[in-house]
Amino acid sequence: MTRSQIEYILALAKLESFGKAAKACFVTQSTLSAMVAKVEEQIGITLFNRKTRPVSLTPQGERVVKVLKSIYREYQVFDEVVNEIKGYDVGDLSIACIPTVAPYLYPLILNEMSRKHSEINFTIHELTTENIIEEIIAGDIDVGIVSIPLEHEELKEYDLYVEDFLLYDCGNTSKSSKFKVSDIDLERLWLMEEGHCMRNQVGKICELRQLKKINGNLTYNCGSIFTLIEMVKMNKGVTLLPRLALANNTQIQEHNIYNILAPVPSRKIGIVTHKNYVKKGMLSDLIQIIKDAVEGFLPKNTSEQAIFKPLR
Amino acid sequence: MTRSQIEYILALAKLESFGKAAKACFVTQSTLSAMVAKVEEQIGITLFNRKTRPVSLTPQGERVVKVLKSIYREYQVFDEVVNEIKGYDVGDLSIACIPTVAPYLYPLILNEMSRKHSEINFTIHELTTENIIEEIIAGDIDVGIVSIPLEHEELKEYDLYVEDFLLYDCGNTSKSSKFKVSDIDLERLWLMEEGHCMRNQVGKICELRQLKKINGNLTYNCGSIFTLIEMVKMNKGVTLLPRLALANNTQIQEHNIYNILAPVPSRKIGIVTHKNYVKKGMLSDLIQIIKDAVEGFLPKNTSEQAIFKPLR
DNA sequence: TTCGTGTCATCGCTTTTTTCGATAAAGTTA
DNA sequence: TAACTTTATCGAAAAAAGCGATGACACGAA
Repeated sequence: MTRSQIEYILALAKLESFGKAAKACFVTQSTLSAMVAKVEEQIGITLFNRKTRPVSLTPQGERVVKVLKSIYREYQVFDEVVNEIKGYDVGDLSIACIPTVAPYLYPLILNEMSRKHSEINFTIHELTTENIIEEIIAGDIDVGIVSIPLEHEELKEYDLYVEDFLLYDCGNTSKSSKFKVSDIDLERLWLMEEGHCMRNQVGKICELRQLKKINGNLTYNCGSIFTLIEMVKMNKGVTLLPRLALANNTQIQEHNIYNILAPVPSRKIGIVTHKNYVKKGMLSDLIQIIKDAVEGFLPKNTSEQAIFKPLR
Repeated sequence: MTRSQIEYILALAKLESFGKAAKACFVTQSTLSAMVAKVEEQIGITLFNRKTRPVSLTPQGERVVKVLKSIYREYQVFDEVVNEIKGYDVGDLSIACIPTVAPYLYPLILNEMSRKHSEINFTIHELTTENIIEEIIAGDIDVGIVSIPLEHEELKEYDLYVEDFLLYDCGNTSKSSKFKVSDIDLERLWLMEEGHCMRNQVGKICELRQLKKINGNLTYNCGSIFTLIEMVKMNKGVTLLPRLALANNTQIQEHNIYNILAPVPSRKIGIVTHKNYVKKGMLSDLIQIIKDAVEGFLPKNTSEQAIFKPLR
């Protein structure tokens, strides 16, 4: 059982096609077919069902592939360690971030990351929490930036910062500048569309009182936070915006931003990786860069305020 | 980097000799030498210092070997899973147990284990906690039965049972049959010799009052619990014996055994394995067999009494 | 049914890798 | 220095991995 054989099997399990897997592994289809067959023969277990279209894993194959993934991961660790010993700072790093954080966080950190690690190929994604979890487990993404805690079995979480929400009300008629969560007019509340954790966060904050209304005919689901802001602006609506959305942002009319009185709603943003992840050096560096980058934009001491767990 | 190359390097790191490592891997010395050299060349890191006698790991080698051990472990998991899928119940299982538990526990479980898993080769050891930890980390022993908690970074613990201590006093002159720990006559107290965790357990129980006395000229260190019992008997001494020592034991004169009033001193016995250990099926089976075996011998509800952490 | 098409398996051959035995080189001990 | 032990190297042989071409098979369209 060689490392390449493991890679062939994992590629086949993922791509569900001998041809595609072969291409991905830079060998011919015949080689990959022969190698997979050879492993199956050696261990005496049929891993793939070739009669289905596309090719599928047998139940036994599922179990074996799971273990092979672990071996593969350890090999990756090995590569990392070798590179680290040799003082290299090379390889790939793919980062995914939820859409309500990405547009405000990425600009703050990407330049510094790419400058500090000029030999690393960074790949940036903007995905929902759900997709980030999937991709991390599949091994396609190294680190995710999401609202924590997720408390997922296969993942490991690292704190980044606590971000408070501000009230963005473009139809405020009262002269008061002090608002409580309970003052929010649910009739004019706008939310991100389903699948975005901020929908759940904001939904939860305003919840409890009358959750049904949120899905009522007055709410429109926005696919991006920019759209959300625009919709609120145009319709004299109201929503909660995370603090970082305010930084360096010309889209938002500042006079429509209101602080919320305690308990200030907030969310905790953190990094998640696979529990066996090991680009430790890179990870701790990334964490530090993010912490430094957001420091000036966030109020102090928000850490112990109400924190909402995303539902998805 | 093949699996065998990893095995060669690990063998060499362990045996510190190309010849011995080659023998252990069932290849010639030239093959092993060439393969190790080849890996070193491929990764561009010198792993071994050949000028020292015996051969030693370079600092970089230490780091690499650590990772290779992880890969090797995962390969072992792979083997396990393959065997499990194929319904085999084969392989080896080496169990180590502390000396104050071994003579009473092993007889209760070994027959059943070997009967249930007739194709497994069991190896039994009697070692101190310290040695068990070392051997588990080295990978030479699969499971250890010790007094827990150890809270060791590399190990994982599983509860087995809580065992209370009884007073064994061969020179009791008072007519009372009710004793408290504080009644123990330190002048006549006998302990296991250094290195046995029961020395620390019993020492701790009687401690605090006058720890110095324990190492005074009236205490003699016994290397086995049988010797300890004999010495106490012969010298009208006193000691604490774990409950299981009483079961099926003709050595102890029962009229010299006294219950101790609450708080009843006790120790928690558990299984420890390497944190990445995976003969899961075998392990859970072993745990169940042990729990069943000792159940009749132990009093109920001792679980939440004073538990003493072994110092070594 | 039959034909085409896409997909995987198989065959013979080449290249690469692993292993061996023998021997050279290096290091250690007496 | 000689004798001995240990590791490195060499050429040959055996094993394994890879390739291209072709065969086998399933599936849908004619």
